[in-house]
Amino acid sequence: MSDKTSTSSSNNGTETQDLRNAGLKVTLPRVKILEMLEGSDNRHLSAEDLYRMLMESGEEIGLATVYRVLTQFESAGLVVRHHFEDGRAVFELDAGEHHDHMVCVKTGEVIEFFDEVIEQRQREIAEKYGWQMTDHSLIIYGISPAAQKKK
Amino acid sequence: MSDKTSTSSSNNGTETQDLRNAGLKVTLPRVKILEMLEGSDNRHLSAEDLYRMLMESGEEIGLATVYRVLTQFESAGLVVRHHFEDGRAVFELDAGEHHDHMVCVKTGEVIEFFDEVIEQRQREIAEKYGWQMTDHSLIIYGISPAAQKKK
DNA sequence: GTTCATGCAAACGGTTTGCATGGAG
DNA sequence: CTCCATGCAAACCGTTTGCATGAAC
Repeated sequence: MSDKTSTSSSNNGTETQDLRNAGLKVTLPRVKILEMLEGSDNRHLSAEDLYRMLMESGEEIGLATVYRVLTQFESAGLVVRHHFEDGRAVFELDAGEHHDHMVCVKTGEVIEFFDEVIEQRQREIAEKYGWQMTDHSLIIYGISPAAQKKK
Repeated sequence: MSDKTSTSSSNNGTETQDLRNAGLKVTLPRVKILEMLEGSDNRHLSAEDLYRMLMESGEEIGLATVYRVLTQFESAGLVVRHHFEDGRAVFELDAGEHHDHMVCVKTGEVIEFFDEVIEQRQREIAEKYGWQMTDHSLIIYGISPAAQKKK
């Protein structure tokens, strides 16, 4: 259909554009990290996860850089940072639409959900107490179907 | 009314009993920390908060002990541990009834609320996905009325 | 007296920062 | 050529742990 050059790498420049749009200089670490975030089947990755993935794919990128880049991505709105109970932070691409999380206490598995009733209630509660809501975080902890089977 | 010896300290043994009930040996650090938790007007205290308060009241208790005692209290169900977004953990006496939190992003102020509609919805969501809910955490971040005025 | 709890300091894990080098524009 | 971004190692901060002493029972 198209005569567009198709490189062996799946990366053909969308990341580059995303970075430009975000007002960030296009550098190798930033492109690679964005690729990993977009390419991974696991939407929720920690800095160490990304670092490991980068090492494995043969990149020479320092852990400190991973943290710095993720922080920049967060400020630029490309990525959202979450703190689950285990202490470490995980990052996910900001797809724009808000959602909450359900985290498996056995496997670490994470799924997303959205419930308008809960969203609405939260707004009402903040208002009722005179608070200006800026954000919220709802995490349901439990045992996923997969983990229940394993037991 | 009673001829019970009244010591100058406000502690007249309820903590001692609470500890015994929880199956914990009655030691000075444990009693003191329980006192602080019960006596403070701020229901949500970090380990460092407690440590500082203890130092100020002239106790010789190590920070490590504060952590150890709080962890024991948590296991004993005397206390609940929460992780807010800033990384550090806060502890509050477990009054038994569940509630969620609203945290001020300016002042760190914390208030509690409970909403049955949200509770119910959460149960339904977990069930819908086949998850066995073990716990959940809902935190609304915002600007408290007090903080709004200050600005 | 025996056991468990404590204090201290050192270890820890995730994250941040200072500094000299290197790459993007 | 000028800056900003990077790598490395050291610093950081909240929390945990090993070990010898001390307190509870």
